Amino acid sequence: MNKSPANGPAEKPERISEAEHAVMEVLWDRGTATAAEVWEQVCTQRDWSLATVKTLLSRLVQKQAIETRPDGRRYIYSPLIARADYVGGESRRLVDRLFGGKAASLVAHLAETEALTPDDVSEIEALLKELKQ
Amino acid sequence: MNKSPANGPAEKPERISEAEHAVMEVLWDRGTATAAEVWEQVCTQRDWSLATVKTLLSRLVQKQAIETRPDGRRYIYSPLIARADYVGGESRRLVDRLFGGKAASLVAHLAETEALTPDDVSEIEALLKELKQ
DNA sequence: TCGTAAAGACTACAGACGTAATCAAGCAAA
DNA sequence: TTTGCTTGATTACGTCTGTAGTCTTTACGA
Repeated sequence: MNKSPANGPAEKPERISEAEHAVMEVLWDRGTATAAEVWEQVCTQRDWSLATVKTLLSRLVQKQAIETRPDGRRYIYSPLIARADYVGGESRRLVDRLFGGKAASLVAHLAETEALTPDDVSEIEALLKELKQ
Repeated sequence: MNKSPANGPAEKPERISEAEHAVMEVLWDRGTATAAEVWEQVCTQRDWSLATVKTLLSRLVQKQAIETRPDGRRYIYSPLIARADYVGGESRRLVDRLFGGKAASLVAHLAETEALTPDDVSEIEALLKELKQ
C-alpha cells in the first residue's frame, strides 16, 4: 500500500506564504511557465533575483501547490490548486478570524468604513439581486 | 532634533501575528487586563502556558500595539490600537492582495462560492439600502 | 572538442513566530 | 527573617519566510 498522492480528504494543504503567492499569481495567469518566465514576469512587481524565484518554486512544489513537468533539462511549472480555491480559503480564514465566521459582518465593516464606493455598492446590489433568482 | 515618539504620520505599524492577535482580542474585549487575566481568558481557546502569553504581551508592547500602566509590581495592559482599525487594515490587505483592491470583487466571490447564506444576503441588502440614504 | 551559460539542487542566513523555561526581584505569609 | 509565590525580564530554540549564493550537470555554440 503506497499512500497515493492527493488522496486523503483532509490532506491539510500547507499554507502559501505571501512571497510564494506572488509566484502563484504568475502561474495562475499563464497557466504554465518555466522558472525564467515566472521570474521575468514577477520581477516587475518585486525586485527578486532569479535564485529567489527558484527557491519559491521549489517550496511550492514541496507544498504541493504546483507541479512540474520536465521539458528537456528544465521544468515547466503549473498550478495544482485553483486560484479560486486559494482565494476562497484566504477569505474564509479572514472572515473566521475577524468576523466570527459571518461574511455579512465583513461586508458590514467594509460599508461602515466607507471601503465601498457608491459604484461598489451598486455593483454588489446587482450581484445580490441576481443571486436571489 | 530628537525624533519625538509617535510623530510621523507614517510610523508604519508593525504587523500583529496571529498568536498576538488572540491576545489582542482579549484586551479589546476587556479593555484592560493583567497578564494573568489575559492568560485565564485566552487559555480557553489556545492551550498556552502563562509564559507564552507574557512573551506575546511583551512583543505587542514593543510593536506599540498595546501599552502598560504599572500597578504595584505588575502591569495593566491595554490596547493602543482600536480593533476596528486592525480589522480594517487586515481586510484591506486581503482585498488588495487578492481582489485587486476592489472590495466588490470580494463580495462577488463570497456570493459565487455560496459563502453567503440567504440570511446574509438579506442582511447585506438591508445594510446597503441604509448606506445609500 | 571545449568551454560556457543555464537549469535545478543544495546550502545559507537573518529575522519573525510559536512556544516556552529560567532568572531575578519583591511582596506576603509563616 | 526566611521561604516561597507572583511578576516581569531575559534567554532559548525549532520552524517558517524572505532573499539569496554556490554546486553540479549538461546542452549548445564556437
